[in-house]
Amino acid sequence: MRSHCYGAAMPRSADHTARRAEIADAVLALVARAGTEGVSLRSVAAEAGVSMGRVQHYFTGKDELLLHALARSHQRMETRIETRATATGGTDRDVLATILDELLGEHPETRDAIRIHAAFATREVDERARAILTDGDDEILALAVSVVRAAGSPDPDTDGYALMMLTSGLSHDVVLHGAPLDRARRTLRAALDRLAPVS
Amino acid sequence: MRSHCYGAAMPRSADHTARRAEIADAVLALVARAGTEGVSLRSVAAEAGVSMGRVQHYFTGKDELLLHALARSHQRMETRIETRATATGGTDRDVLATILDELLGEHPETRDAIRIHAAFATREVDERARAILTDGDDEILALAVSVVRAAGSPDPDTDGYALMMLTSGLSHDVVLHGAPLDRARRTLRAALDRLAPVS
DNA sequence: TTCGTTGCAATGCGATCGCATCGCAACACT
DNA sequence: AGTGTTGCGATGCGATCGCATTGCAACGAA
Repeated sequence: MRSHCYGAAMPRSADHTARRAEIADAVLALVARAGTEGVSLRSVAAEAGVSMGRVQHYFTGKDELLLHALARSHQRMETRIETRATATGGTDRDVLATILDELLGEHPETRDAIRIHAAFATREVDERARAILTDGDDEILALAVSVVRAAGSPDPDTDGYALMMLTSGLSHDVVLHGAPLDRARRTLRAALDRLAPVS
Repeated sequence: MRSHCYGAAMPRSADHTARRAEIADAVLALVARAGTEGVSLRSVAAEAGVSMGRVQHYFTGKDELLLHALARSHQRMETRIETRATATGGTDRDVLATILDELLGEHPETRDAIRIHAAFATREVDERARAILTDGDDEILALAVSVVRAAGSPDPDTDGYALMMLTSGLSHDVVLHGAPLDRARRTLRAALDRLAPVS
């Protein structure tokens, strides 16, 4: 290639990715606060402190806006989990314990992510949204299964799945019903100790 | 009392409760299909096959409409659980097993109820809605705790709570993510066998 | 400088929203 | 029969929705 543009004029450019991120964050703030119903092009623009024209410029429509925001939320949560998991290190069991604990919703951003997750889950079935929502679950499930298997579980698939589902139920209770976090954490720890006792 | 109305004319009367029920059912059908976002006075009227004026006549506003529908859904679910539980009878453990199994969402109406439940849970915090959503949970929790205590659990509160939360997580996975019901049922049964083995 | 493209604010449009209002038929009373 | 109340269909209003259109300032290439 001679150049990245052939004889065309290249006018001023903004950081496309950063702008989209700012707007998406505004969407997430709104969704975390009052579900997806409170999201409109205008409310998003107001929340982000920008004009509605800008929102329209960076997203083709409301659907893409919501989908991008969901993907962003999910990705950030995965990153946060990954970071905490690798930071603490330790055995697979320790890593699993860290991940599940993170999923309980202690961190405010995780709480928001869970709320956002739940809000999207109750919407009309969208293939792409579904894919985003369940992305990464397989890896955690596989880890849980391998941990309980290593701990000598007679039915690792079932027990690993149970750990995940228990965590899911607990996080919903904490985030959506305001259940006490310490009880959830105690409950999760007890289950983990039972299904995969420290050797 | 001479009469139930003093000198006032009593015009034609409709079955107030039944009409409200019909309309509320239309709301529930809509919510189960596409979340609370698809609910409008007009869409409800269309779903119920009645005029919008009628909807307005029986409900003072959208909020009351949604709240009544939620209460109705919740109450029907409680009734269904109660019925199945008393029908099967047996020990407390059997009753608990029946209740939790019912909560997994095999019955279509239960699936809808779970979807409706989830849809409302992600909305703005409303004191009354919150109260309706969590109504009855205490009884089931108390039952679960008593069952695991009778089974000799060292920490009945935690274990009973864990059973409920596991059930909650499983039902969400089944209803909202389309997870296989039989796996969920197997998982729940395994947990129950572990925490409260058949004597 | 000129020109062409992009970034984005502003505005308008048709649809839909929740809700208020009005009007009238149906019926229970006197 | 007359009368008043209720059930409820019909219609209109202002607000808000997603989206399309327009206009222009800013800036890079020629």
